Amino acid sequence: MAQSVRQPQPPRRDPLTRDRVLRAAVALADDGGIESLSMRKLADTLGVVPMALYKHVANKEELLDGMIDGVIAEIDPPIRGASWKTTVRQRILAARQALLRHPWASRILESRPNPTPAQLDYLNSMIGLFRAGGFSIGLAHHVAHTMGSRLFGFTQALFDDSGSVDPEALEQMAPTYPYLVEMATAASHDDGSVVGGGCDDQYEFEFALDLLLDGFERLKQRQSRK
Amino acid sequence: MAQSVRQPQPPRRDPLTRDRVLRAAVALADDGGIESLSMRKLADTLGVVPMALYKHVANKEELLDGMIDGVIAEIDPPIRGASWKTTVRQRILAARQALLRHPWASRILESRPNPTPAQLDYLNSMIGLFRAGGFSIGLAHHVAHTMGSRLFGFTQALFDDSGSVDPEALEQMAPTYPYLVEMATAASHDDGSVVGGGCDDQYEFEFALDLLLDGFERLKQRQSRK
DNA sequence: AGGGTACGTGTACGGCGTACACTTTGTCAA
DNA sequence: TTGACAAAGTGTACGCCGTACACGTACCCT
Repeated sequence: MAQSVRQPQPPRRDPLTRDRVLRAAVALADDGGIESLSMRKLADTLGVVPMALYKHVANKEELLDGMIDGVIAEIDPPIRGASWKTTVRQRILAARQALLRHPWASRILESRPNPTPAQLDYLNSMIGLFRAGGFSIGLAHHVAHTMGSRLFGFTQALFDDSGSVDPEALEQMAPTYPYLVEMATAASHDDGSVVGGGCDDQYEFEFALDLLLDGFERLKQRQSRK
Repeated sequence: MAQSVRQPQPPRRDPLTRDRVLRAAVALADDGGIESLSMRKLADTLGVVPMALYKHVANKEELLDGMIDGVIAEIDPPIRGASWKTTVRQRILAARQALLRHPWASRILESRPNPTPAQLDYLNSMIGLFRAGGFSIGLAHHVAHTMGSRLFGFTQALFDDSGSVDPEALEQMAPTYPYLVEMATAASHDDGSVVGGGCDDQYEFEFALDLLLDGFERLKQRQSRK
């Protein structure tokens, strides 16, 4: 009798796996923001006691690394048979899409002390694209640095919230930040009628991307010429 | 008698001020990293009980904003009478120096949800430089975005630790990350003899900066021509 | 039958940010 | 001189966090 009872019992919910844990963590961070991701809440959503997680990830740091790797895995692989420029362009835009889907990801990414294999893979393949496109090692190196550097440091937030600029607030700011206000109003007028709207981030990103890619191309030509 | 005793008593250490708090916080973060900055430790170093801090800053968030503003205040003001390109170049390099002095700053900066007045000032004056240099509003806008965008997202860490690359480890990585290894070894050979050393970050940064500035200049010329 | 292994649990600890009520100190008017 | 008031610092306490460690429980293989 005891033998006939095989599966029934308490349905014994399917066991945790590292993958289930990572997925749940990403989902939790996606809605609610990264600061609402704690081991305890994560365990809750998985219907499990906090310490159970530690059978699948070493600690929270490793959890974060795993989440990042998941995001990187979402980046489409390079297309084949196109020019270096097209391929790099597509790759970068794909990476951007992945990071936009998980707004917490870039911040975590930048706070991680050492890169995971997935990150190394991505960078390696990116450099491979340039090498295959005819860039010298040295130039590929410069180019990689250029793509990784941000000149301002603190700018993004300003453009992020451009979706809703209160014209009244703008007027109040005008004496103190004339250029910012000028820019904000100009951007609003550009894209149609509504004062909200702000500027098109995707367009701006591609603008920057193309400016750099063109710069790279010029450098490459100079390189082969000499 | 009781009257004659004015200052002596317990020397009554000079009182906390918002400024002293911020300074101590920056110092604590500078050596020890940002993660070792807690309200409690900060209070300790000031010889005070944790809650005393809250008489001078509203909460930890505001403390961080205040620290950031301190860093921004360290950025040299724009030089006068030079071309837009020279001025912008100097300003950006000055900002970089300030951020390098406080390695925690860029991460905090990027995690802050809304910009402080000091940040707005900085950005406003930067855009002013472009406007004064003859850039149209629209172009200044594009340029600002370009300077604020980072194409890779996750690259910096790779170059940071380039100070000490173990050649043996490099050899081991070669099959998996051929391009990275190729680049690392090439960079090491470049700058003299030692395999350590890695690449010159300052040089790479200026390379990227100049590439962009040249790109901006070309855009500006095209703008005036049409 | 029994022992090993993988998985989940329970309890506990030290650290964190900070609310709230308090004492202490310095200032100034009466 | 006094006494009221504000500003500065204190003490206690709460709820959150990550996670060490010892323990149960379910399954597999001999």
